[in-house]
Formats: sequence, structure tokens, C-alpha cells
Amino acid sequence: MSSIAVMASVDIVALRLDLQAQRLQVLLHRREREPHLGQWALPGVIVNGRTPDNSLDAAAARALQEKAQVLPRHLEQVGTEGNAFRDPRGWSLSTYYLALLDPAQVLDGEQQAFFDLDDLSARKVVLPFDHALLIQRACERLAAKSLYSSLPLYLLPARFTVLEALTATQACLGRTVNNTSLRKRLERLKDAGWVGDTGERIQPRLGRPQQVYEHLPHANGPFLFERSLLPEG
Amino acid sequence: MSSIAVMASVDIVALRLDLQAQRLQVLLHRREREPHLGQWALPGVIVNGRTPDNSLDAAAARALQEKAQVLPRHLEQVGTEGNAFRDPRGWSLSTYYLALLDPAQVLDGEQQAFFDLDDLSARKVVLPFDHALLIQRACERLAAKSLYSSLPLYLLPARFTVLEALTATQACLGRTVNNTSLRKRLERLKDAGWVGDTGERIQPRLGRPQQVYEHLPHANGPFLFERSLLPEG
DNA sequence: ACAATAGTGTCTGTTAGACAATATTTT
DNA sequence: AAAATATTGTCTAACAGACACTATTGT
Repeated sequence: MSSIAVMASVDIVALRLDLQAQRLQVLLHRREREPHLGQWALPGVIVNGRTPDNSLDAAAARALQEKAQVLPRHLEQVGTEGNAFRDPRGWSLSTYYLALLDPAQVLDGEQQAFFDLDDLSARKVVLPFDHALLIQRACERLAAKSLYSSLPLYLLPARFTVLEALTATQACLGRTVNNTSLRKRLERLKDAGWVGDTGERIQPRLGRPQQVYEHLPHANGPFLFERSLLPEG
Repeated sequence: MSSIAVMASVDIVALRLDLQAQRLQVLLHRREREPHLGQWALPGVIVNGRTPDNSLDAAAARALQEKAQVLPRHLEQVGTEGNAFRDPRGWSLSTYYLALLDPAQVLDGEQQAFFDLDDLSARKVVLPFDHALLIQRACERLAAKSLYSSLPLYLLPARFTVLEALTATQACLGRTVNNTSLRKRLERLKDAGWVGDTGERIQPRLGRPQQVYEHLPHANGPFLFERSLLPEG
């Protein structure tokens, strides 16, 4: 068996929206073993016949649960990176998942923390293995789906305003989004029963109060729109 | 190493369009080793430190090349399936790819052949492991992308007609597609430099001759349209 | 001329985007 | 009343779909 086997892991790119800063943050975890012991890295677990998982998806859920006591709003497999160079111990595979968390998500202990995605992209924080690449790929998936789906709404709390939905979408896409377009999409989601109008109002410091929307229980997966958000111009 | 390692393979869902039957076919290969020796299954290779591949993508290309001497028009990773049950030998992973082949693709020898996708879906041919599931997932990916991209055109020969493009798109989607919409998409692809009008004509048995389009060299990946093809009604 | 097939033109509906107009609140 | 902010309405553009119309060929 050892001659035909390979090291395999599941790694999680778990994102949280910082509503004040209007930026995405990624959950990192201090490594508890060599190589790169003590460094900040993506939370992940080894998968093999001895671990208790019945499937990759179960291993992904376990990685989030064990390393960070986190239950995601959304979890999807993005891809698998495998080559001879990504791990100093030799040929290895990482199947990596995109997880979207509640913005109120808090973490226990000093072994896990959220880092601004921008700081990671700018290499202000350097990650071991190819974890920077895995984060980049997960974010590309998120941006691509945000053009034509309601995926960004999974980054919002149960009750949210139009402007918070706009903030989430813009953070996912990395660019501004037309206010009218997003409002119309929310209207369509309301008609489709995906979100509801609570009737509640939030009073900003000044001006007209904001309507408060809420997520409604529905089938799995985001709503798919027929058209993409377009580049401005 | 053996205690933390797992069996991993790359499997290829390679599709060819049968233009006459207007159906998709999948490339299968007779297994050369246990388990399921001699049965028709997806072509694939084991990945581990001893195989010569530097990456998963290289392993995928090698699987197609070694098992079937095939060079695909398009190759993309779809996902990874991993659990304790898919292989009788124990916990295993399969990273599976979607490959699109030239319809003129021919095969050497008795060890590989094309099977109609419909027959596989209808369980007229039963595949080992979870290969039926991998095929289903790959086809779902193809159908999803066919709604908003030029991916089906990779199933066509270098020179093709509008009706062949329609046939390819309908085979990918599993439903009829509006003729006018597809013609307009081809016009847009022509404007974008992805296809060209050869000026050549093909004379059907009766009636007006068909224009012949051709693929033009361009950046990797299919063209992305801004809107999806819609359900009929 | 007529049948058969390919291709074009026109109209409708939907929805993203731009932006003006209106509504609701605090100061 | 004025300022600030949120929300609504109106207009345009792009594009999928439906379908009528025209074009080109063989018999």
C-alpha cells in the first residue's frame, strides 16, 4: 500500500466579512506539527483510512469543527492541487474548500485568528506550502459565482440591509457594484422566496431608515440569476 | 508514510460528439489490473511519488495519452471524490477531469472504445467503482457551462456549420436550443475573433448551402457570454 | 414552380445600468 | 428648511426567444 499511496489533506479557505472595513478575512490556524510548526496556515486535516471521515466533505466539516469550532453558512469544494513540490516531504494532494462564515463568527483561543485577505494577497503575511495559491483560487471561484448568484449573501447575518448586501457583493468581486442592480436582485430573491422583508427598520445616524431583510429557509445552494453583473462603463 | 497516506488516482471523463446521432459518447478503457480487471471503466492513472508526473494536470494528460493516445481539445478539473466505500481496497481519492475530444478522434486497439452516454445513464452498461457518478458530475459541469459559454464548440472539428454548433450545444444541455440565439452567439464569437467565416459552403442533399465557420487561435478557455440560454416557454 | 433547407429581420420580454426623483429622518 | 441617507421610478442598452420572411439550391 505505501508504494502506491500519497499524502492527502483537506484544507479550508473560510471567509468572514468585516462589515465595517468592507473587506474579507480568512481564517488561519497555528500549525500544531512539522513542517512549519507554529506558523499560521489554512486549517486542514489529513485524510486517510485511519481518520474517522467517511467522505471528503465530512473531512472538510471536521477540519472546521476541530480546528476552529466553526459551522459554516456555505461549504463547497473548489478543487485539488497536487504536485511534487508543494510539500517538502514529497508528492502530496490538497483538496480545498471554500467556506463562508457568519460575520459574527468568533474564535476560541490563540491558535486561530482572522487575517485580512488584502494583507495576504500583498504578501504582508506569508503562508507555508501553496496555501496562498489555494486562497487565490477559492477567491476566484467566489468572485466568478458572485457575478451570477446570491452566494455573497451567505457572508451576511440572518438579518441584513441592502447596503450590507452591497458591501458583501463588492467585497467578493473586488469592485463596486451598481446599487440599483443589487436592489433589483434582492427584489427577485424576495419574489422567489429566498429572502423576506422583516418590516423592521434600522435608523442610521441621519437620513431615511433602512429596510431589514432576512434569509428564508430554502433548498441548498445559492440562487442563480440569468444575467451577470457587468463591468462598469 | 504508509500510515498517513491514501490511494489516489486521476480519472478522465473524455467526451466525443457523435454528429450523426447528435449524442455524446464517453471514452472507456478495459482495466488492466485488479480489482475489476477486464471491465470497461474510465481511463485513469494512480498518482504518487513514484509516478513521473509533476502535477495532477500532468497526470491527467498522461492518463489520456497512455491509455488511449488521445490529445484533448479541452481539459479541466471537475472535482475530487473521496470516501471509504468507492474502492473495495479501502479509503481512496479520485480527482476527475472533463476532456472534450475532436469528433474525428479514433482509437487504437480493442482496449478502448466509445460508449453512448445515454446507455451509461440508463445503466445499460454498468461501470465499476463510482465511475457512473464521476461521469454524471462531469456532464453536469459541462451542461452548466454550456448555458453561458462557448464550451460546446470544443466538441466540433476545426471547421463546422451552424447546425453542428447547435447539435453540440443541444447534446451538452440535453435539450433543444433556440436556433436564432445560437446564430447570434456565433456572430458575437466572430466579432470577438474566436471563430471565423471561411467563406466555404457545404451543399446539403437539398436546399441552400451552409456557411462553414472555423475556430481561430485564441487565449485558453471558452468565451463567456453575459447571459444564459433560457428554459423554453 | 415547388419543396427543402439555410439564413436574416423584426418584434417582444427581461434585466443590468445610469441617473433623476421622491421619501424619511435628524439637526 | 436644509442636509443626509435610503428607496423608487424612468429611461436606455444588450441580448435571448419567437416567428415571419427571404435566399439558395435540387427535382
